[in-house]
Amino acid sequence: MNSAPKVPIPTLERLATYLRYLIDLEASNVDTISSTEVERQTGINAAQFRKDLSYFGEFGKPGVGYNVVELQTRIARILQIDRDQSVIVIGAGNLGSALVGYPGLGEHHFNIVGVFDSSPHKIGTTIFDLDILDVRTLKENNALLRARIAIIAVPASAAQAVAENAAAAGVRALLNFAPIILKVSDRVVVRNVSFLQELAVLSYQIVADVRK
Amino acid sequence: MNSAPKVPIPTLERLATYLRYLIDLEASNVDTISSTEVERQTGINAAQFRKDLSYFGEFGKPGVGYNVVELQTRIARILQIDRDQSVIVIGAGNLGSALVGYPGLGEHHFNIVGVFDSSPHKIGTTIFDLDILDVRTLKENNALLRARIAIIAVPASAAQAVAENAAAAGVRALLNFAPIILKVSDRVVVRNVSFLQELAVLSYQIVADVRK
DNA sequence: TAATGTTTGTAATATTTTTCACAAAGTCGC
DNA sequence: GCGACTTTGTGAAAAATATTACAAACATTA
Repeated sequence: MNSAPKVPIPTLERLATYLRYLIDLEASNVDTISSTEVERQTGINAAQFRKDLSYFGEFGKPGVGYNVVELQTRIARILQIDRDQSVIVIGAGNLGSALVGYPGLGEHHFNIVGVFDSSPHKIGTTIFDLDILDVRTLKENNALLRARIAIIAVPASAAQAVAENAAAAGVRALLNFAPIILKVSDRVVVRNVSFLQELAVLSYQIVADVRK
Repeated sequence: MNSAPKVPIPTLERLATYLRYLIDLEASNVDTISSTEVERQTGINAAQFRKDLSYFGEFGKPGVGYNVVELQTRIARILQIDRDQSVIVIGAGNLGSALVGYPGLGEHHFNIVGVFDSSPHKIGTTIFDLDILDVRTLKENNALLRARIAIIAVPASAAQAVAENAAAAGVRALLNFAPIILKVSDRVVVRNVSFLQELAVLSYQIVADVRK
């Protein structure tokens, strides 16, 4: 019943990459780009680029290429980051705080509207102009904040409970930094970021080597 | 010319997940686990689990399952995280600092041995007991530190140069947090972590929905 | 406007990754 | 020790993803 013909996750990931790249191109006053040139500059296969876009319609002009600004606008719309999105951060430790202060988020319309923690020492204090709220009041607060995306930056031991509370508070998407597999309802989407996992893969690759 | 029969990256990523999970199991005094039970608890397909392991040999006992401690030990060895690894962090901003203080790293034998920055205000100060060193001295310092893994937590505009310096300083693996595609020699492996990309994918998925 | 060159969008093919399915190995109760 | 279970390891099949290859669209030059 969905009109979109199911887009591969890797395609979505690359779209975000294209968007960043197009923003750079615009800043360099490039107004047209071909898929071949994209490949040359990013290493992403030209046909891959074209196919990724083809899931969403036609964007280029044969013999010419793609208009940088137009493509940028359209990709932003596809990813819904042409408009402001409210995001809450749960966990105001080192990592949570760093994310609240990460300037890239706001630039891409991800507005952090609330920060939550469980520690009495932190609740009531401020980081980057945001009051740290009691995580136990997540539901009440999010009834007002209406964030649909939550970033989970709490210890692994607390993450599952936090995820459930977030879901109950109307959150539809979780970016999880806790090293644990979250079990959530089908209505909630999750993406995990694990530094340890990344380092472990690198650690293996250094030794295994023989790339490409 | 490599003895290992080329292991898929997704397999390596999951190995790190298994390892974390096995550590939890050990803490819960579970000493044997079957692939079916792994699937039940993690959602990762049982055959996937078995096949992932099969790239590295035989680990289980038919009719019984896998010994938790033994499997843990062997996965740690495969990923080279049964021994200490020196890691340097380049960029001592919010994110870099948070990573230096991230307790999980040390627990998994990733020892941060050096932190670098370019800002005169930061150089010479300390975070989490580590002196912040001048990034211009990366090569000299890493001749002593001998880190083969570097975490890049600098702005996008500085990342490419930092990556090249790191490579010249003997670094073999980069965990890149800057939103840019790094161009590096074949001898260096790179993994990228992009919060914006993750959020953008979630942002799309909330709307596109119709999961699974 | 005709000939030449470029680039797109996509069907077909190739490759990679996941899942299925089952023989072989081991356990357990009696 | 034998029959009934359980579980592994892995070929084979399926599904997902990436790449190739090319007709059609458009530009450019003369």
